[in-house]
Amino acid sequence: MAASRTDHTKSSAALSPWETSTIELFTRTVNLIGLPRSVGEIYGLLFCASTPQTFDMLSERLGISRGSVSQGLKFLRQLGAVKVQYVAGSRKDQYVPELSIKTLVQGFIRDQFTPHLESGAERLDAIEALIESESDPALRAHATQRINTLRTWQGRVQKLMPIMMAALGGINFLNQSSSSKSDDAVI
Amino acid sequence: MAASRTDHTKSSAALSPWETSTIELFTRTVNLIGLPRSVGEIYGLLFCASTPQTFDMLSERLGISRGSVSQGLKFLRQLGAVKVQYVAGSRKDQYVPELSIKTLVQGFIRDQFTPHLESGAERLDAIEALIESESDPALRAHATQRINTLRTWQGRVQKLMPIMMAALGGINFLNQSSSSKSDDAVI
DNA sequence: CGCTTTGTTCAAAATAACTTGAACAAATGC
DNA sequence: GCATTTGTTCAAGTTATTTTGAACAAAGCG
Repeated sequence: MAASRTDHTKSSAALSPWETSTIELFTRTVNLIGLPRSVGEIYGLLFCASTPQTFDMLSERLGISRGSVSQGLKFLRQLGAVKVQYVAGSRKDQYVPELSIKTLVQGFIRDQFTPHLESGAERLDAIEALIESESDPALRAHATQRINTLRTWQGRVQKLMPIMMAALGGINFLNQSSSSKSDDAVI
Repeated sequence: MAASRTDHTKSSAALSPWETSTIELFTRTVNLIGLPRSVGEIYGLLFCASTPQTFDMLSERLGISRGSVSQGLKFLRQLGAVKVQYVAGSRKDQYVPELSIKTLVQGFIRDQFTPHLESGAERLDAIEALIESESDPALRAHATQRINTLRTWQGRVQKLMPIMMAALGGINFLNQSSSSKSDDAVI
């Protein structure tokens, strides 16, 4: 027996066309920043939904395994990209998306970049120590210069972070009005 | 016959410890931004080297195939991360690294992000068209609101780019002196 | 020209990343 | 407590990406 087009057979409301397209936009975007497709699908569906969604809905409507939903939600919660709504009547958790791009980017940078920046600083120290054992003075000088370049880069990137946050936070460096029509994204 | 420690058997000068560590730092970094290991190795070796390197040197010193070197260099040239030096006496091309982080980031954004931002704008238009065919007015209003949120995000990210470039370019928003000791990175 | 050197392309092999699903834990209701 | 519902973990399977190397083009040299 073939499933009907809008498949009501399991209370797993099918995705409407705009939802499908929007979710695809999200899967492309998260792929671009090195995240798995399933994370984009989950966030995308929550982003589209007009009501909080449960674990089951995500798995069924997206057609992905419970394992993927669990891991994807764990990641997104950690990032601060989805929030859990504890609902009185229900035992199931309900999930809603974070809509502030500032919060999203901040979480991403905090979890995915900052740790690498920090370990990078340690690695630079370790490399500097290795340079000491270079016998040729000219090569040693060159190596030191290169490590200094890396330190400069590191400093620049670190200074970049607060600037990005400020810019995303809606501070208008270039004083043009921001959002046009009705949109529900908070800063 | 075992190769001697510093392997002079093929003019493929072995990597010194600091070079090995620095190259590893680069492979980790490029991996973080979704680029293949070989690209990090190639750029890393050029970054460390005190003289321009040839195609062969890259393949031999890194121990990777000529195919990988060709593809990696193609990518890095495209980005503007390595430059070719046409040398008088030699038929071989010689490669040197771009040391300005501003140029590096700019090339990366230009090639890897901007195209997606642009196609994203088109996709939003297509989604907006799909929303028209939603029959329920309440759902249609909700969907429109969400697409407006996406447009706001898109605008914010687009405004971010020039700000990042300015910040990387050494403009001191927070007026602290930038590089400490001798380093050869130009803006 | 023909030969050699230099670099590119691309299909197949190797590797890395993601997803699945079954076994497991945690918590609620009866 | 016991059964049921809800969610997590992780080894194995699947898919996607990267690397390899052999065949191919391009260009300088004699």
